[in-house]
Amino acid sequence: MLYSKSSEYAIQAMIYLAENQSMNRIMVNKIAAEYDIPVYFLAKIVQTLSKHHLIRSFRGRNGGIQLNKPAKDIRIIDIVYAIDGPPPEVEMCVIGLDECSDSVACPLHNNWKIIKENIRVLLGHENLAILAEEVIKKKELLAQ
Amino acid sequence: MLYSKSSEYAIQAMIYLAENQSMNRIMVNKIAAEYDIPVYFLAKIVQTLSKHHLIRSFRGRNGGIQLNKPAKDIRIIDIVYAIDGPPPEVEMCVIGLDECSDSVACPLHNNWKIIKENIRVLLGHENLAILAEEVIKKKELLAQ
DNA sequence: TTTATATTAGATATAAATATCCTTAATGAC
DNA sequence: GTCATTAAGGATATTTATATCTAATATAAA
Repeated sequence: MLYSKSSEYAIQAMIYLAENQSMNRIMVNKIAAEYDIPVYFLAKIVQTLSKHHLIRSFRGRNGGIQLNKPAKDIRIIDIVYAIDGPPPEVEMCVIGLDECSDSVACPLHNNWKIIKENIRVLLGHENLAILAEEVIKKKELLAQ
Repeated sequence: MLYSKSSEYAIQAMIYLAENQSMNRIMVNKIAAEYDIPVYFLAKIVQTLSKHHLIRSFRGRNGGIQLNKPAKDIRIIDIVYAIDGPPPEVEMCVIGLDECSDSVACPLHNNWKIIKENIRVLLGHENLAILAEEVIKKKELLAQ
């Protein structure tokens, strides 16, 4: 809904990295097993994340991946744009009409614009440090 | 983003019907040409709309389709649910975690819940009568 | 230097959404 | 009744996203 399944996998992997920053390299294998993501598929996604400099990867024995910058400097939206690509320059009309713009708006245009802005803020506001922390808290709560 | 391409086509067709209620039957062909929708594809979509009693269809000469109830009683959300199916009983976690619920929420859960509610309201609030009216106004504005 | 182990990269497979084709059935006009 | 016309329905094609497989490359440890 908000993003593709690939992006969802990417977010999961990135949160996992943020959660486990104490170990400096983590194997793609491990993450895939942890979240039940198809390994080879995650491997591809990880390559893309690496190309976008969101993570660094190391081959060979003791290899693995790690965040390429502090968790607090990585936002969900960065991950989504890296995987799904950035949003189109010219937003499509929600009901598919030609010539829909701010000045000549379709009936849903302005409402939808607000919602899109909300989504953008939501995804742009949360950073991996906060997310990881909250996920850890949540897991502790469930473990009780 | 909000709904599938099929749903978008369906919405376009339904708005067209609402705009042109004076003529009582309209050919699928005509709508497809108007909105540049693949004819055969729209034909399938129209069948689904018919099964969900949103429109009525008539075969043979002078055949075509028409709204099955007053435009003001048809909401965008009705169309989307008819085509894409209703939303899942149990909402998936946005970041794909297990055991994400209102009581044990993931970091994005509550924010996303609000946005989803906004979308639901947006799509549930607007009815075809209002939409058609506004589209007509918009077209007049563009025609000047 | 050899070996085991990770990621990388390219090719291929599967599934789902979108699109097309063709035949059948219904219906009004003649 | 015949014919033209319009939607219905079944089969197939294409595209995109998701998933899998295999070989190559890099690297640390033995």
